[in-house]
Amino acid sequence: MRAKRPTIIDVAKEAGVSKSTAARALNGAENVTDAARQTVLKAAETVGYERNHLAVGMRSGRSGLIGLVIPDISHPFWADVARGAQDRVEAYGRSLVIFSSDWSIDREVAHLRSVRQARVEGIMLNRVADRTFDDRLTDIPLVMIGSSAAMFPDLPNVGSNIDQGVRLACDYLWRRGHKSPSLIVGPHARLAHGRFMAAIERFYAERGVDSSQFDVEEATYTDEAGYHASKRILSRNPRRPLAIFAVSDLLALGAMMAIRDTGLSCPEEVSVLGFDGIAAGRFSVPPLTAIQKPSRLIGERAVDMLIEEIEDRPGDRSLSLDCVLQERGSVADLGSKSGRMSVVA
Amino acid sequence: MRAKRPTIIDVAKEAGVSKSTAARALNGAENVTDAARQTVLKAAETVGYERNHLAVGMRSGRSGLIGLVIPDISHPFWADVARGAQDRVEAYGRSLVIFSSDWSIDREVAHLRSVRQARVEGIMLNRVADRTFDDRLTDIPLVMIGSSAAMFPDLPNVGSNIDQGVRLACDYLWRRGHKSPSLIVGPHARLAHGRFMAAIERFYAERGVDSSQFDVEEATYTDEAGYHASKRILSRNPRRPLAIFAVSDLLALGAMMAIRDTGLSCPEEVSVLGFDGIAAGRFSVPPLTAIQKPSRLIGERAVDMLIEEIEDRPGDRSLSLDCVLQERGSVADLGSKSGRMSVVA
DNA sequence: TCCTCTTGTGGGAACGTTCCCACCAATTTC
DNA sequence: GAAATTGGTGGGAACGTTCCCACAAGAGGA
Repeated sequence: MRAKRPTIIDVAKEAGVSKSTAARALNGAENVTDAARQTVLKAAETVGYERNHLAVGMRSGRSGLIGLVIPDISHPFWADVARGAQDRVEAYGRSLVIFSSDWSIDREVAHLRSVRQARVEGIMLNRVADRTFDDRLTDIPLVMIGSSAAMFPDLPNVGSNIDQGVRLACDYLWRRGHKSPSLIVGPHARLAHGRFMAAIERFYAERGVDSSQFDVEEATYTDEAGYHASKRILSRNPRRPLAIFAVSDLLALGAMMAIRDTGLSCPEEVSVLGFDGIAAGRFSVPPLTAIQKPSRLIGERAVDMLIEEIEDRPGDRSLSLDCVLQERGSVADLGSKSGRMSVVA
Repeated sequence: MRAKRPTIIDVAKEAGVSKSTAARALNGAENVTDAARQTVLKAAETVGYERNHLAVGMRSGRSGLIGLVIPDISHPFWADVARGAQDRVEAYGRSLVIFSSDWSIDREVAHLRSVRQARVEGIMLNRVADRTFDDRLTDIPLVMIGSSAAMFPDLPNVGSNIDQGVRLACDYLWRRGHKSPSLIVGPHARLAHGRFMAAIERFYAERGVDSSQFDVEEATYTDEAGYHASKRILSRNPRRPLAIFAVSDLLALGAMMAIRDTGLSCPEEVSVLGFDGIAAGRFSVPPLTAIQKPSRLIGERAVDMLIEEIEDRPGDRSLSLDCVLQERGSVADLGSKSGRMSVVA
């Protein structure tokens, strides 16, 4: 069961050539006769040779490993990012080593150490620690990913275009007659928060609306937090119809539960708009209208950019990928003749 | 940016000892004086030493890498499994290399080759290809995971206890008065299918009911497929109240959409029971009652078992982890005095 | 005919670690 | 007091590959 596995020397022996020739044949190098190449390939087949990537990595410096450090692989958004990354990494003939930091700075630091010790060729990283930055990171090709990516403009980064997404959201609400939505935002401490608020402020300022008067609730990114935040919004805000814009789909789904529990109807009395585009939004009643982040694409393009870094090729060093409106049924159109709402299913 | 990284020899030089002593100190071996150890540790710190895992793996045969080959990392169930695996792998000081085969046999085979070339210490595998089996697999420690795992009794395996889960489901339905539910099952070709059907048959046989008369629809594991399967069930089955038992939550959620579209009410007229326990089930109306598979635990225990295999320690070679009933609101209790249903929220 | 150039081949060094063995000095044992 | 044992140390080989250089044989030009 634990037999020694054949090496390139075994192949060479079997083929009756030197290990150099065997290596050349196996690597598809130029200067080998076709005859020799065939013999070697045949021999490799017979002995069941499989290239030892550890040895390759050690000698050539190319380990074939790419590191991905994210908060949580089981979170729908990050799972999608990972999937996109995995597909591209495979296309480049590399393998993906994944780490979940669970939003813990300590684990992130530990993972970063592990990933470096594994001699990965490059790292894709979503930082939990917003502020601090270890200089030692930059001696390995690195791409920052996610919404906080653009906060490191000196580092290559790829993330969703929060500004464009927020604009899309606000514009959609605006056109449907929701001119001053209540907001459920993420923890103030997180990097994305500032960007959201700035984008919102800008949108309404352009229309002469002072968004600082808006009703805002802060909540962690869970549906429970969204539920309670919405309860508070609903109770202190008797105006109907009302619109709630949540910066995460889980928050939005929590809001929908709160609306139902309060005996209100969505979207007739309270509209809800989410931001993420996770699959669960399809199953609520009504299905959740949301701004969809290009999660899988983020993973794919991050790998492309990282490979460019690894191979020292010039390329875009900063990429903001556009969000898309996923129109389902949770936002009412107040513009249409009142009574029956025009709600896209 | 791409400076040569310090080796153990640099550390030894800095500390004024031989590389052997440096290695012993860094590995926490016995026979080193405390003074020497301190000096070496200090020196490692100064030069910024990070152990090269490629070299370690090559010399010692322990690469520190564990392979995980699953159908899709972005699927909620598998993402949970991966998360559990990741946590345990980390506890053992290893790293996780993840591959998504996307339910393609070709990609699975390719991944298996990659994972072997990476010289992983062991592999956790959920097979897409149900029948064929390459003998060469067994020369590396291997643990089969998922519901098909128990189909390879000669191989170490860990998965959810389908029999117990189905029994839990059928018993719950039975006690609530649903004696002959309609079924939405997965593709016949998949391994799990046979186990589901056998478990269902056994449960009802024990109660003198011939389950072969049940209304059964086959569908791929998507909500669309569940939707259409349910439409067919509802149209050919006018009996109300009716119960639909789906072998996957996505199928069940699709069923709930079909019920709503047909103008029926859930659970009053049609009850729905799912099988998975994914997060999206919380957001449907009513929230989905489902049998929850121990997804994360499967990942964790698979790693434990794999490490036992790697270290050649005896241990359980087959593990069926119990499912749990997640009672929410999609199954009516026909036993309670008719009219108002007693539905647990 | 000799020299150069090309093409294919082979051998050795190197990558950074661990493992094995030899060594030295200090201590213990007879 | 000599021999045996112990604890700490150092040096070299080995892991499997790639890279570099040397070399042989043949082709081509002078």
